[in-house]
Parts: sequence; C-alpha cells; structure tokens
Amino acid sequence: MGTRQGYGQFCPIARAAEILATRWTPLVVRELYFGSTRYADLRRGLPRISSALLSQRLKELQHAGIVTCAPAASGSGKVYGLTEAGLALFPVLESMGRWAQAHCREDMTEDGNLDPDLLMWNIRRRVAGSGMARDRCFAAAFHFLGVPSAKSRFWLLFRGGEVEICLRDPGYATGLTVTAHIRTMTQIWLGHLPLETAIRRRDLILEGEQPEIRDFSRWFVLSILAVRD
Amino acid sequence: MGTRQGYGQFCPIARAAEILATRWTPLVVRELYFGSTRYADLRRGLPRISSALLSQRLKELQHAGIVTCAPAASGSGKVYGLTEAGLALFPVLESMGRWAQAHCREDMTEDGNLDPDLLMWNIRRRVAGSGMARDRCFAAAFHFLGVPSAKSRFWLLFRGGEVEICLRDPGYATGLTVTAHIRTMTQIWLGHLPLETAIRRRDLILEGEQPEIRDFSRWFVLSILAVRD
DNA sequence: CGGAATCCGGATGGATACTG
DNA sequence: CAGTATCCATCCGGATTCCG
Repeated sequence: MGTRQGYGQFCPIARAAEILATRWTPLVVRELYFGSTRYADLRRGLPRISSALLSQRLKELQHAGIVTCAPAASGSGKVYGLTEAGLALFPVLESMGRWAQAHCREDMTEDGNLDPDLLMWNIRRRVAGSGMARDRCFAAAFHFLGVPSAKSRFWLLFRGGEVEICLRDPGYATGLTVTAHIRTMTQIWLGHLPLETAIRRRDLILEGEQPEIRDFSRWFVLSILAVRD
Repeated sequence: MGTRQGYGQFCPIARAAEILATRWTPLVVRELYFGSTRYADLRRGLPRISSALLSQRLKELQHAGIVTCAPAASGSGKVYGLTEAGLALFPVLESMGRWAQAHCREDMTEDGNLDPDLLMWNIRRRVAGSGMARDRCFAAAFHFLGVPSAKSRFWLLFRGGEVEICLRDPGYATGLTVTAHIRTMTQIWLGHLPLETAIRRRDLILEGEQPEIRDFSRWFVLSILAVRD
C-alpha cells in the first residue's frame, strides 16, 4: 500500500524532515514566527495555499507540539502561535533562507514570484514591528511598475502607533510617494540591491516633502532575511 | 488543476522549501553529505525509498544544481556527489538535526525507527571515515537484542584500512563482542545514553580480550549529530 | 549488477463551493 | 470570519520489468 508516513529512521534529520519536508509546512511556521496569529492573516501571507490545506497543516503542527491554538480573547475566532519547540525551529528556517540567498538569488525575483500584495504585507509587518510608528499621522504611497494597474498602488498609513495598508488614497497627508518597478522593490527588500544604489540610479523615485524623503530610509526596514554587507 | 510547483513567493525560505520540503529530499542530501556516492549505497542508507523515487530525486537535485553525477572511473555505473551549493545545505540539515535532538528525542528511538542494518551501515561509515583502521586485521561482533534473529548479528571487519560489514562470522580473530538491545545501541549512537553509563549498568556488554575491550571506546565513534555534553 | 522505466492503487494537494 | 466538503489531478510506494 502507498501508506505514506514516517521514514522509519532513527536519524534526527529524518525525524525533523517528517515534519518539515512537507509542502507548505515551513512557510506556515515562518508566518507564525514573523508574527501572524489569525487564520486570515496566515492566508494573506500564504496566498496560494488552499484553506483546506492550511487548516490541515495547523492541526498537524498542533499535534506535533509546534503550534498553539486558543480562542481569541476579543470575541470570535482563534489565535495561533508557536510553542517553545516551534520557536526553536527558527534556526532551520534561517539557514534555509541563508542558503537560498547565497545560491538561488535570481530565482527569488523571477516574474512568477513577484507579488505586490505580498510584498506590502511583509513590509507592513516589519515596519510595524520595528516600533517606529509615532503619534504623527502620515501616509506613504507606493507605486509599483510592472504589475496590473489594479495592484500597482498602495498606501502605508501610520496612525496611532499602528501601520495599515490601504488600497485607496486614505486622504491623509501623503507626504511621500515611492515609485519603483516591483522587481526593484523586491530586490531592495531582499537586500539584493542597496536602497541608495536604486535611488542614485533613479530605479526608485522618492517624491514629496524633503523631510519625509529624508525620513524614508529611517523607517523603511528590509526583510529579516535580507542579505547584509 | 492540482498543478503543484513553486510557492509563488519571493521569500528565500520559500525558495529553499521548494527544493527541501519534498519527501525524501533532505535525506538524499544527507546521504550524499555523509559520503555515499553510489546508487546502491544511497538505497542502503534509505532502505524505504523506492528506486523510482530515488532516481527522480537525484535528477531533480541535479537540475537544481545541488547534485553532481559522473560515470564511474572504475568501470560501470555512476558516481553521485554534491556541488558547492549542495555542500552548503549542511547547515540546514544540521539545524534540523539539532532541533529534533532537542525536541523529539523519544520519537527517534520508537520501535518503528530501530533498524539494525541501518545502524550498522551508519556506524561503519563513521568508523571508516574517522581514519582509525590500521594494518591489523580484526573483527568486532555486534549482537543486538530485541530484533529478529536474522538481523541480530553483525561483524565489523577491519582489514587493510577498510571497514566491512559482515552478516556471518568472517573467521578472523573476533577479539570483541558487543551485546546490547537495539534501542540501547541506537541511543548510544545518538548521544542519548553515554557509552560508559550503558556499560556500567550492563545494558551494553563487552566481551573478549582485555586490550580489545579497552580499545573499543577509542574507535567506536558516535553519530555526527549525536548530542554532546 | 547498477540504474532506471512502467504500471497500479492509495495518499496528498489544489480549486471551488459550501457552512455555522 | 474561520474553517469543511467535495472532486479531481498529481504524487508516492511497491512490484515488476527493462537495458547495458
């Protein structure tokens, strides 16, 4: 019978692979590690996973002692998180990321992997986590080239210490507009292209008030997995 | 369509997962990293993989620039190996192993994962690699409890700098007999149980000439992934 | 013998629709 | 919003066969 289960090996790599060498599983753990807690947020960070498979993976990972699940304090739904064992998986994810950064750099920014929604979602999470949101209300517009016009414009709205993604002009003072090709922006995010280089070559254009332009490189944070010099 | 390909994400973890988060793939890389080069050796280290899947994985990994394949210099067959990118995957495997050692220790020595053939194969490879084989001819007998009698006896034959596994008494001077339950031996191999403790508790019995008994703990090397104190 | 192709049945995953 | 249910394509395990 094609009964697919474990590998039947005592090797610790085999044991880890029984959990991690399964489609989507490392990415589910990544999303939880990067701070998503709600089912809908997980789906947003994993746009191509089917709902059925996501809930199956969450169940498997709970059973393996990697994921926690609790009813949300604020009303409805559930809140997911990582156990200690789940948090301890980060070195595995990190070494996977380092390997790809060193050996698959071009693959990551192939056409099929460029996704403005996903990029903005990641940028938002990282900017929000870096604790820079102040009391000042302020919106930064992002304009991506090389994508369908329906997905080309986003606003990051800083307000009350939160950072929100808007798909329409939020009406707040837009002190800054960032324009770049989606590939350029993704390469910057991944650390493949220094922000300063892109600005100097005019592959990334900053428009707006001078103080806001100068401030951009302070609050705009790269991916945790970005290549650093 | 269930067209399964990439994840459509620019994230480096996703790129690495496209390669590694596939059944058997991490273990194929592990075997190559640990020194197996021939198809038959790979199958011996991966006894439950089907031949079709192994050859498919090897082809995929060649295409991904991780595995090399060349006709064997000595006559027939092919020799497999790792490219630089393949060797660079070791930190990923190592962190997987460390994670399992820290968080799945009991799972690894469950009944279904105990395998005397596989254990001897791994011990042989590691002992041979540690360069201790001398000009002296010498056989060490291993006797495992808790397994069918057909798989309970093995001899490690040291001869001419090589180490060979025999399933029958090779006839050479067997200066040493090691007797232990297969679980005990596996736990020692993984570093879960110190050799000295097992000997002291008489969970592992060394019989033979005094010099050979004393020598055992010098040439018997634990897994690369063994837990160290 | 080493390395791989073929076929089959069962398991897994993707797409879509549906439910509380 | 947070998942299930269903259907079908694909993947995998096991056996057999093939080729050089």
